[in-house]
Amino acid sequence: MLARAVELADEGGLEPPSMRRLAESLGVTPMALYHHVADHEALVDGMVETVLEAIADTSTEGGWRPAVRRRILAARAEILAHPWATRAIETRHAASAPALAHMDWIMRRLFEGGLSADLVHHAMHALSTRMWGFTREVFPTPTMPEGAEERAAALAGFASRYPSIVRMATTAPHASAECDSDAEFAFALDLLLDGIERRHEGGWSSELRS
Amino acid sequence: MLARAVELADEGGLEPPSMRRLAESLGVTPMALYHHVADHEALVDGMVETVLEAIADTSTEGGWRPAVRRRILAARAEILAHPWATRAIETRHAASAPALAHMDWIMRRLFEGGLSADLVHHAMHALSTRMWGFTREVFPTPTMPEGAEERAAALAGFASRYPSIVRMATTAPHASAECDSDAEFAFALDLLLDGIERRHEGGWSSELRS
DNA sequence: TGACACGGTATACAGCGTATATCTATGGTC
DNA sequence: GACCATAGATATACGCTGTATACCGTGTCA
Repeated sequence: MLARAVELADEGGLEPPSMRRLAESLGVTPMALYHHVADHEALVDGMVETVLEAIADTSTEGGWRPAVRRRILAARAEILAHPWATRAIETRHAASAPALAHMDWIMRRLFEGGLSADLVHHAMHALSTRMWGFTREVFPTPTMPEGAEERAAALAGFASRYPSIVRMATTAPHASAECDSDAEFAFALDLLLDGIERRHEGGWSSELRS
Repeated sequence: MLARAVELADEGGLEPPSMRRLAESLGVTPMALYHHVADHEALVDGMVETVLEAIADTSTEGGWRPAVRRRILAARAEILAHPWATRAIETRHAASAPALAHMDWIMRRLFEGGLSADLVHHAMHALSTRMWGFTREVFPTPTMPEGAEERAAALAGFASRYPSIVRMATTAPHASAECDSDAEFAFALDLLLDGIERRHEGGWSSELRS
């Protein structure tokens, strides 16, 4: 039943199926589902667990940093395969067993790398959503009109109000094309891992701040 | 009317009011609202804009890095004052004028600091949700039972399954107390700003990767 | 044989967003 | 002053949601 729910959602839906739709797809009355799941929230909980359990195991070779990087990219691959999953994950209220297992896996690598519990703590906070392989683009950059002259006109109006946005959009490499979200994700992830490594090597402690 | 909607939501609600509830609170029929707003989505759009417009102006003194940091913390202060705002922001489909203005403000500081358009582009991606002053804690760490012996028992079971999580929770400074989310936010923010500054000084370019 | 739990059903309720049609009061124009 | 368009409120209704409650048939076990 959870499997069917995941299938249903995967078929293009950005949201988990309603109880009625799932019931119909199972050839069953809506209320029958309540014998298997407490309520709709619990259904979504189960769907998320199903996805998180499928995160591929990754090797621990090469030290904590590449190991954590690989693991997070594996989580990303799994979660992005389900278009509804990121939103569903964001709306969970508590960590489930597979979620805790994933966090524990990462933290274990950090401890094995010799990081202090203090730094592990802050590192996990810093990674927070990114450790699941996604970062919500809160506001996607507005799409430009199709035609060449409409595009120019829109840019002109835009440019006076938001000159720096336009400057970036018109001069950064590839910025006019679709953004490579995998590359952007890796960039930010490496930024964070870099910083964590640097804090670790510098003997960082939250007592000393900075 | 937008003001009333924001008020209503602020009164403890984690979600924007329904059309019916807002109408009732205004002493008016639900359908009357549709003369002022296209639909419920547009209502939430307006509420978000109202909040974003209230982000305090901050000074540009001291170079791009402290300026950006101050600005982001100002956004954080404003947005966290409205418990419903982070979720509402995450569900918007397009950037509104005040959202674009905020992004433009930050990018302007980056350009003034001499960063390449390439790096500005990636930096904005890396900051993505953080530039609004929040980071969703996707899975809050589970709450522990109240009593001392229940707490110990829970920890014991937990420890065998998730040893590294427990290790962190029991040995990191302050980890047993409530996390200081402001400090965690600043930690991650500084990690990112650090990395961006470092890339900038090192003449980073996306062609060269790294 | 009886008890009981499990899984499915039928019905109903309260809430949601909103399409449609209708009424009313206001302000501008001839 | 008469007319009319328009803005804003209304009333009603539709289809959707989650789910409380009550009921029923089937299998297992004492």
